[in-house]
Amino acid sequence: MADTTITPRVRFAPSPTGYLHVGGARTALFNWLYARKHDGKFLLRIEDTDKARSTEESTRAIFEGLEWLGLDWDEDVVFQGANLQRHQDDARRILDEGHGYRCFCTTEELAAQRDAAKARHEAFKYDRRCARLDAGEVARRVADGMPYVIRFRVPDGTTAWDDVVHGPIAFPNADIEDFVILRSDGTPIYNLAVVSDDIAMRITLVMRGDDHISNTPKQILLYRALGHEPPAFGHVPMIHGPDGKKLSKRHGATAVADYQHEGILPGAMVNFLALLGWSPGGDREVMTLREMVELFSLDGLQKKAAIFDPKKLEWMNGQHLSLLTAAALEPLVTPGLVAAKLATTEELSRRREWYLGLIDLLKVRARTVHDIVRQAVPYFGGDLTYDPDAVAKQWKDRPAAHDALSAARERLAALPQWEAEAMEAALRSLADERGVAAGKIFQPLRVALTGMTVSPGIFDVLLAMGRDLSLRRIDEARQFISDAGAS
RNA sequence: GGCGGUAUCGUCUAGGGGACUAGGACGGAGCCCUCUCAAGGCUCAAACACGGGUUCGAAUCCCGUUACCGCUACCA
Repeated sequence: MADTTITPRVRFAPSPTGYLHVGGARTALFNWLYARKHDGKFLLRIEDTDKARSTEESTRAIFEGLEWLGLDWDEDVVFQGANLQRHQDDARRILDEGHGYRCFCTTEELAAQRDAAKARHEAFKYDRRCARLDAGEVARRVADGMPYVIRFRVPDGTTAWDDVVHGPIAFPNADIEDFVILRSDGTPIYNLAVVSDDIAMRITLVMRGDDHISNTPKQILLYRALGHEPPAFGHVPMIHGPDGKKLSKRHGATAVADYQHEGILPGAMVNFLALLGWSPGGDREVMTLREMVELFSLDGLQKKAAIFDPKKLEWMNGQHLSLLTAAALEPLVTPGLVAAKLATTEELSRRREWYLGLIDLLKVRARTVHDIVRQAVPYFGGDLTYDPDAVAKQWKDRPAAHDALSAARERLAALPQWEAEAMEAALRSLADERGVAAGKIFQPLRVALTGMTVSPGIFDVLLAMGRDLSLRRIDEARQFISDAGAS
């Protein structure tokens, strides 16, 4: 069956030399969105030609990062290193067809020339001396076993393309040096490997970071030399740190896994990243991956680098947190609870209804999954640590606090039903009788129950905690206050 | 240095010649709600880098300047 429409094929091609960086993740995301939006293919290629720096662990981290973000890829993963033969064949073809030549200059000679040019404040460009060697001399040197690289012979003219994000970009070929395509050890240089693989993978649009703009004319030249029409190119802006420089380790967390461990939701991460360099237009901000696919368009891509703002990420996470149901959050919260030894998975599933209710109660004031775990501590039976500031503020007058707690406990314990309306009536009338604001009762009680000055509404806390634990917490608090007074 | 790219509130952005008194969001300040904190609602402060054109009219188009970023390897 003949298919007359061209299926868009894009790829994400990281080198496995670290972890999945947020910048890489965003590039992957844009490619993925484009592929999903246009019923195309999103391919993954691991650029492991630099064997010294590539690791398997890093490859795994890339897979895991993409999976966590929800970015699935089509077809088998391509490992660039597996295509060595084709890369060499392509280099050979370029050489044979006169688009390249052997260069016998050593790294040291080149470095010396570069330094000299720099000392003269001149731009260094390879002077093509080996391109001028006659055939006999080349043959002699090859026969002598002299090592050589293959350089691409850059033709005269101008190399230009219509970038899908920047519009027309042109480079005078005179500014492009005869770059190396094959090392003296026979392995390919990045630009050759990329072009060879992109041709083989039938990539229709190369969407990558801005930092590749100056590689693009070289790659276009290579496509032509290899007898292929170049694909479309789109260069998305970089992500910068707060200092306006390329985001790097010194800016703090840059691996997507770091954010995963900080309790950031994948949906929030992906949403936040998408908005760094892309906008659906208008005021739309909080979106699911699905919605982004719907809304995605190359037109919405920004040209300007964006600064990574962790504050907004947190806010975004809070938005996604409140979007998710307790049931959806459960698998994310449970490991944290278990790790904190607050409960076992079994216990949680036994009290699932209560547990889900607790998540609903806490998620609204949480910005990360970890916040939920932290806030959940008092609701399980373990020991409570009282926040020193809370103690200082709400139990400052120890006798008064002790007394308020005792009175509150008495009223609460006397309740026939452990039910919000009755608790509120009981505690408010206690405050009335004492001629104090309700807060004078609620606040010390909040510290007794949760150890903190902030929590959900006090009756929600009492309810979630249950009668036994609530009363126990009050007793523990009274004991703590007495002990503090005695010492 | 050379080449390339970019320029709207502190940050992410909307805007595509008249709808701009430049909109939204984060962050900030304040108010409301209220038992605390969030959430939510409301209000405020906050930007078209600069200079020239083009045009009746420019944040929007053109040129220059400046600033910033990237590349400038037998790294990717």
